[in-house]
Amino acid sequence: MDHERVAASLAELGNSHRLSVFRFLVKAGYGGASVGEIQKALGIPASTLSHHLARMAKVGLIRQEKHSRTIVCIPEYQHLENVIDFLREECCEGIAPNPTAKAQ
Amino acid sequence: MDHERVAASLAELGNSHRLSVFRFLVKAGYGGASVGEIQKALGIPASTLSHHLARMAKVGLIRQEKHSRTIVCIPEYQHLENVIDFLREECCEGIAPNPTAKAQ
DNA sequence: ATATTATTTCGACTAAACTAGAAATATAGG
DNA sequence: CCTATATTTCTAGTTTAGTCGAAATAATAT
Repeated sequence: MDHERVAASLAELGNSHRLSVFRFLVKAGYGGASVGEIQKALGIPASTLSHHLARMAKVGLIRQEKHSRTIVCIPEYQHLENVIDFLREECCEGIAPNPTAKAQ
Repeated sequence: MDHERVAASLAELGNSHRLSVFRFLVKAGYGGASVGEIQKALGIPASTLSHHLARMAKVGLIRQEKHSRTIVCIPEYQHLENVIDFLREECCEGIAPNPTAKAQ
C-alpha cells in the first residue's frame, strides 16, 4: 500500500462516526451488517450514514453487497491490516532499540 | 487510549503532508529534526508546516523541544503504538480465525 | 397497480481544514 | 544596538467535510 492510499484510509478512520461504524462491523464479523442495522445500532441519520459508508467503501475499508432490498456492509480486514503494516514498517522503526529511555 | 483520541490521531495521520512529516521524523530517529530541517526536506512552506506540526503535537503524535532558536520535533513512537494497539484490539477481531474455520 | 421497506441522491447549509504570504516574535552573534 | 536566523501568529482566501430533511430509486409483497 502506498503513502497516499494509507493517508486516505487513515483519514476515513479518523472520523468518529466512521470509526464507530468500522468497530461495529468488526464485531458483526465476516457476515457484516446491513445499513439499517448499523443505523439502528449507532443512531446516525440514514442520509448521513449513507454518506459515510460510501466514503469508507471508496477507499476500500468496507465492501457493500446488495441482497435484494438490503445492502450488507462487510469490513475489509485485510485492508486495515495493510494500513497497519505500513505504519509499522514506515513509522515504527527504531522503537525496539531505544537508546534514550526504557519505558514510560 | 479511548475511541475519540484514536479517531483524532488517525485524522492527523490521515493528511498526506502530516504523514510525510511523521515518516520523516521516524527516519530521523529519537533525536528528531528541527522545523527547518523538515521544511527543507519536504518543501512545505514554513507557515503551513508550522500549522501541521502544531496539530500533530496537540494530539500527542510528536513532541516539540525548544533549543535556543530552533525547535526540535520528536516522534512519539509510543503514541502511535497505542493507536495501533487499539486498532488491533477493536478492529481486527476475527482476522486470525478464518471464516471457514471454527466459529467461536 | 399500490403500498411498504431499504437505501441513496439531492440540495442547501455550516463548520472546519488547508494554504501561504506578510508581519511579528524570539534568540543569538557581531 | 543591529542584523541574521528560526519559527510562529495573523489574516484571508479556497476547498472539503459534515449534516440531515425531503425526494427519488429499487425491490418486494399484497
